[in-house]
Amino acid sequence: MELTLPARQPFSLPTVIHSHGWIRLAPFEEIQDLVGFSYIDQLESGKVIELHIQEAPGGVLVSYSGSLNQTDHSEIARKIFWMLGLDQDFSTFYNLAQKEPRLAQVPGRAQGRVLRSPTLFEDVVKTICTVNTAWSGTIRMVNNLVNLFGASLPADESRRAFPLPASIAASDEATLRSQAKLGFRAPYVLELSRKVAAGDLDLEALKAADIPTSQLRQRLLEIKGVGDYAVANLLMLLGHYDYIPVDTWAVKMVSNEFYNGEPVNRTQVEAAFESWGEWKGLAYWFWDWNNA
DNA sequence: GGTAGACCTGGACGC
DNA sequence: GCGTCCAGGTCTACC
Repeated sequence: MELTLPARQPFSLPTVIHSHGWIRLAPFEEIQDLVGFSYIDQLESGKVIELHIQEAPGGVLVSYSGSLNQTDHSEIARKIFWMLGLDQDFSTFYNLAQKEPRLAQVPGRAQGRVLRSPTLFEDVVKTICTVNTAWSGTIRMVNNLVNLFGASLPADESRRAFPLPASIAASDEATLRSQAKLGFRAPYVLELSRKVAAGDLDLEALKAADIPTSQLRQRLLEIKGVGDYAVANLLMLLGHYDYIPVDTWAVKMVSNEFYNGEPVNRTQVEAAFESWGEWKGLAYWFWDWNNA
């Protein structure tokens, strides 16, 4: 089956795919020949399917197989729309970016969208797995979670969807430490999964929450394991760009770019992009650091 | 409010 | 092969 979804222009699927490292985390898989990607998803009906997404005139083409009903098709469309931010409007940011040489490439490359997982739960878990570890560690942790707790694709049982909150919630801290190799993140992911599974935390409602960024930030900071860096990363994924995800890389790059290599702190990193206001996070994210 | 130390793992390095 | 050191954010206790 195929589904064509329109995207607000300008749009570039490769640009979204390479907007950050998410494409390298299971169950995403980049497909070079297709100039697109695949994603294994467990639908609300419980069915596990593989989605293939490639660019099409005016938007994207989504291909998949399986015995699906209209509810399933609608769910797939809704998820892809969210994952790729197909309706996001960056025209205001583009107008500002054109006046800054280090961001002049942004409109032409259709930069702005950041690849998302279908659920905020998945993005929060993955973000926690980026904390205090090398990228190779993040890939390993997410792979372990998918392989241990994800539902299998019927056609290929070695390939799995990202686990549902209930699946992780049914586990225990020792398993998450020893088998998923989450280390000190194990209690954070377990507590999050149990709260979401029990209905005590409705993460998905935050996607559409019409509240100020500061309030949204406060809600996300209540999640154990989510600190200043993680919350800024999650806000970016949610389409709020008022904060910069300051990690060691950001400190290094901003120090070299704006402070002559002098040591800088988080406040100084934020200050370097203060003039970008609500677009601060995007200005930092797509800044052409190599154009020195 | 600010700071120090613990948390955990893998990789780099020296022996 | 083994041991040591270091990088990577967040939490907690303490001042």
